[in-house]
Amino acid sequence: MSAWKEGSDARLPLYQRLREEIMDRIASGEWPPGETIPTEAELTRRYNIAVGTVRRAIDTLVNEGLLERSQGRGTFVRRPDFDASFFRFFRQVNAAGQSRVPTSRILSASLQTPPPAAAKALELTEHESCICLERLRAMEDGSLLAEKIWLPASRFSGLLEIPLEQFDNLLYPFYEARFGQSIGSARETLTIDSADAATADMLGIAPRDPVVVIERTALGYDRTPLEYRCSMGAAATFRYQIEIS
Amino acid sequence: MSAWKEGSDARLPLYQRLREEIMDRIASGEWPPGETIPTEAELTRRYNIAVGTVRRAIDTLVNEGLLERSQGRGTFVRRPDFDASFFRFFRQVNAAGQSRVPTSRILSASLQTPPPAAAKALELTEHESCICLERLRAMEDGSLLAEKIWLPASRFSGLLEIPLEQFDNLLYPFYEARFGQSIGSARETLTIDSADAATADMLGIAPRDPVVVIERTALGYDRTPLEYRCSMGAAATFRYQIEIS
DNA sequence: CAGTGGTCTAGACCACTGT
DNA sequence: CAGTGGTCTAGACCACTGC
Repeated sequence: MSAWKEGSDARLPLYQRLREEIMDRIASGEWPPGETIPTEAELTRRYNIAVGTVRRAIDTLVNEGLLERSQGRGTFVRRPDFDASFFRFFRQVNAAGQSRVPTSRILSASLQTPPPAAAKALELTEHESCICLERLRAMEDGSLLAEKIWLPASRFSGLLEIPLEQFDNLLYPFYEARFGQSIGSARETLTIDSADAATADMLGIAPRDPVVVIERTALGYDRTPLEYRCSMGAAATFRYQIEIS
Repeated sequence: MSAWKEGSDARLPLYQRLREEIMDRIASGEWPPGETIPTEAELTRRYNIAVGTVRRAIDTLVNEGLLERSQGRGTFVRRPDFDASFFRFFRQVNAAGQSRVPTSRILSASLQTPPPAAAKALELTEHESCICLERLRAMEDGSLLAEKIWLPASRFSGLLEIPLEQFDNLLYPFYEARFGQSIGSARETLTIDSADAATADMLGIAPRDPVVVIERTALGYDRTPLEYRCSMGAAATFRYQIEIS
């Protein structure tokens, strides 16, 4: 009768087991981002548990940002938004106060042996190759962000055949549409460095000026690393805020 | 029969109204940080609502970090922990991997007319005076943090009579014990600047070296601003990490 | 109007904590 | 052991969405 998967540990509370189930379904792509998951009533029937328990499981996932409820419409698999990202804090706001997607231009795309940092982030051996993109983004206020992006070649085969002009401004929807690779979460690390000559030239600042270095590892819903990127911007235009409680 | 306060809007869901009630009690100091709030059963009786509703109200506050549950012991008013604080990301870890409280020394304490930034953060007019502390903190690795701290004089009267050596290493417990001012939350803003001569001298770096500037406004449980501080540290030893989802 | 999530109740039983 | 929070059920009614 039970629809539970194998791995489900019967000692765990029901709502946690259901939470795992839902996460597995999302990770496997069975319930893709942007779509609804089954209704509460349906889950109640399928797993033969009470509504309250189903609600509890969904509550936790909504809290974690994996799901989104909409009364009368259903419960949706959420796409992560990168509003919390450091990128937001290089002024990406125009005079009207609207946040706009920065324009970006891919400078190059090539097949490479992964450099150590990328190999580690993407969990690649030295024998597995990766794709490296170089990109320049222009913010609203004219400040620039110089990026290098590494992707595991095995999951993005065919990317090098796409002309550089056909890359979308936003890469994550592009990954999803073209390669079926959905980004579910990411980890960013921020450090301060001083610009070398090449970077300074790209960013339009003086050599040795301080730059903010953002390293990001982006993961799929199943926690597989799908992208590693390293972005640099002038430190002068940087401002970041957190709440503590 | 009802124990509801005046402001309670009867159109709101019960669990939200109870949530407000609990927040008010904490803000007023009736239920102080570190202590338990009444049991679920007691709240059930007092407000004449079902346990599930009480649990729901407490759930949201636990999620927001205001309360902390401990099975068999009770539900406690949480003190904010500053694990997310930018300060933590100057290496404050010793060889054993343990995080230690940095030593600190108060350099001066004086009564001032608040400078504009402090006046704004503390919501003071130019006619209200504030106390200014200057402090130097030493991190585990030997790097330094130069701080200026502003407090509204009205809430910290008598502070200037305390000898500088008697200030505790951690100021927030000190505020609580000596002045009954509990910090409930804080907001920090990080920017990058270059060190002027005086700051460079204090931090032991070269003038014009990049520094990380952390501005913090700390609030009471009732959201009243209680402290504004501005701290500077060498950018080279700074490293910050966030998760996005 | 049917179907969805949102609120609320009432009560059972379990698991942990302190005495 | 009594008292606390933790899990789970079963079902009522409301409010919103889309057809």
